[in-house]
Amino acid sequence: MDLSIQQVASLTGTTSRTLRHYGDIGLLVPSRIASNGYRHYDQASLVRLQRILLLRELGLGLPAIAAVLKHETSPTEALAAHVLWLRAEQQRLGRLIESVEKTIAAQEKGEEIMAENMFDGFDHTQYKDEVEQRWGKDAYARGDTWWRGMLPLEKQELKELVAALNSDWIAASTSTVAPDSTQAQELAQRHVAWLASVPGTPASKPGGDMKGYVLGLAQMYVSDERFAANYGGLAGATFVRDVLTTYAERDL
Amino acid sequence: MDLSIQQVASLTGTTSRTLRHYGDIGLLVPSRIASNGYRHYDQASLVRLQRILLLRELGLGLPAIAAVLKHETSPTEALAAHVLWLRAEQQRLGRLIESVEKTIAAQEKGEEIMAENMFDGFDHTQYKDEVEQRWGKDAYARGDTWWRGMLPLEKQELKELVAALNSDWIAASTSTVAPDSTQAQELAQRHVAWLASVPGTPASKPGGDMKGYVLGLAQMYVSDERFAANYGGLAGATFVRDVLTTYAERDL
DNA sequence: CTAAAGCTTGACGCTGCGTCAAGGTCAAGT
DNA sequence: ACTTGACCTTGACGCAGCGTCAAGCTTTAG
Repeated sequence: MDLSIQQVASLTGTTSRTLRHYGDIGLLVPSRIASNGYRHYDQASLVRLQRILLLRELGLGLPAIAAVLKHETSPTEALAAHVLWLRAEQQRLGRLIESVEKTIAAQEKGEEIMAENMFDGFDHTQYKDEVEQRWGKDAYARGDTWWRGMLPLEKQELKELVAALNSDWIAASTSTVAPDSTQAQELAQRHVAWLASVPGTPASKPGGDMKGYVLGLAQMYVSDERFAANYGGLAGATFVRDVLTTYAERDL
Repeated sequence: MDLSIQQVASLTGTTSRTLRHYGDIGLLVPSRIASNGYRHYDQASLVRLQRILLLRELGLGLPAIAAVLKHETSPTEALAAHVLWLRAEQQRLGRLIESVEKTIAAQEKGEEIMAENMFDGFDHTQYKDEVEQRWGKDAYARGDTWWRGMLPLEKQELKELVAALNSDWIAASTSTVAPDSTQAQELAQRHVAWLASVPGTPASKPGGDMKGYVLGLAQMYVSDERFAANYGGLAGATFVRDVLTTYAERDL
């Protein structure tokens, strides 16, 4: 008829702290509070608690449970909505797992296959002439010393980053993503952020014309087959150019 | 060469608040703090931030990211561990979904099929005689008036609870769960908690012999075929009895 | 009568920032 | 020179759901 907080807790497998919490938020108030402040619960409390715990085990949040108990929501309704939530979460995790595994795989073998020439394609060795011609004589020197000065681990990290970016580009260009879609524009943002992180680009210099730089670069991806090869051929490079120019015009 | 916090934020698609947070926890400290307190970042910061964001998108926690950046963990290692985590979570959600859907289904049709006779089997109508004979003359009267006094919605809720408990019992008894296993004992706990929530049971009365009550009841599940039918036949009832007696002996 | 349980309220901690609040700083326009 | 307005700063609360001390009162068993 009249149970103490501990009795209720051990009977239902929860803790007294939880019961006090439920009391605080009004989810399950004690049926009686003695003059010494002790909480006491009766059968109705236990029945209610049973329902609370049942719903909680199914993953419902306390506010949702409260709504059900207040008859503001039917149990079926609440559970159906909850299932949608759960499914969405599960799918999100699925996509995450896919991404992570792709990243791991790209890291283990892509490191040799793509990274070297991909990154090389950008700031040194074989493109020395272009770099000097387009971005000034000292651009190559700066980029090169920067690259040489990096620790091997840092190099690897950058390669991984570029590899990830690149594979995302290819994935996007071979799917039906529009150049001005949010997804594509986010890729452009990442790409530009990466460019900005490379010393020698105009991004960070006081009056640096990052917009012109990106526009020129985007065009080069298409006209230079060596770059185009990195983005899945001419079609891919064209896609990259369109996305980048859209981004540059709108956000730079 | 020297970017403001906002420039970095918009370049990488995060917010200045995030960057300040990363500074606070030491994940990404500004390369320079001017005399006016303004934070400034350089290329190295951007490179580091790129990696942080890449790993964050894959779902890694900030401490894990910090470990990778400090070279305490290799990226591959961290990602591999993370994938395990993700898989476990995904499976947990899968089990949750299953449970919730089972509950919904049981609620929609089980409500008519099982609940009525299941709950009726316990405290009134057809078992009037037994109840009076075993637990005293007034037990039946109390239980019956209590049950009749409940609102329809409350009745339904209790039925659902009992239905869930019952299906778990059957699931456990038809699998290879040992009577003294944690899983089975938790079922017993729920069962006893439910019993205690029914008025007229000795659980809450000052000197109530809950242990004896449960032991007698457990035996009845086996000897009375009407109860046994609720738990999947004699085999199920035997399992229920064993679990309950184990629980009563140990915890009551 | 004392020690051991059991009870109370109060408050921090955890994850990763979002979101005010209150107030300096700086470049541009009047 | 003065006012906007944009951008910057350091706090500090909020969220979900309790776990986990802490300090102190009450009841019970020995």
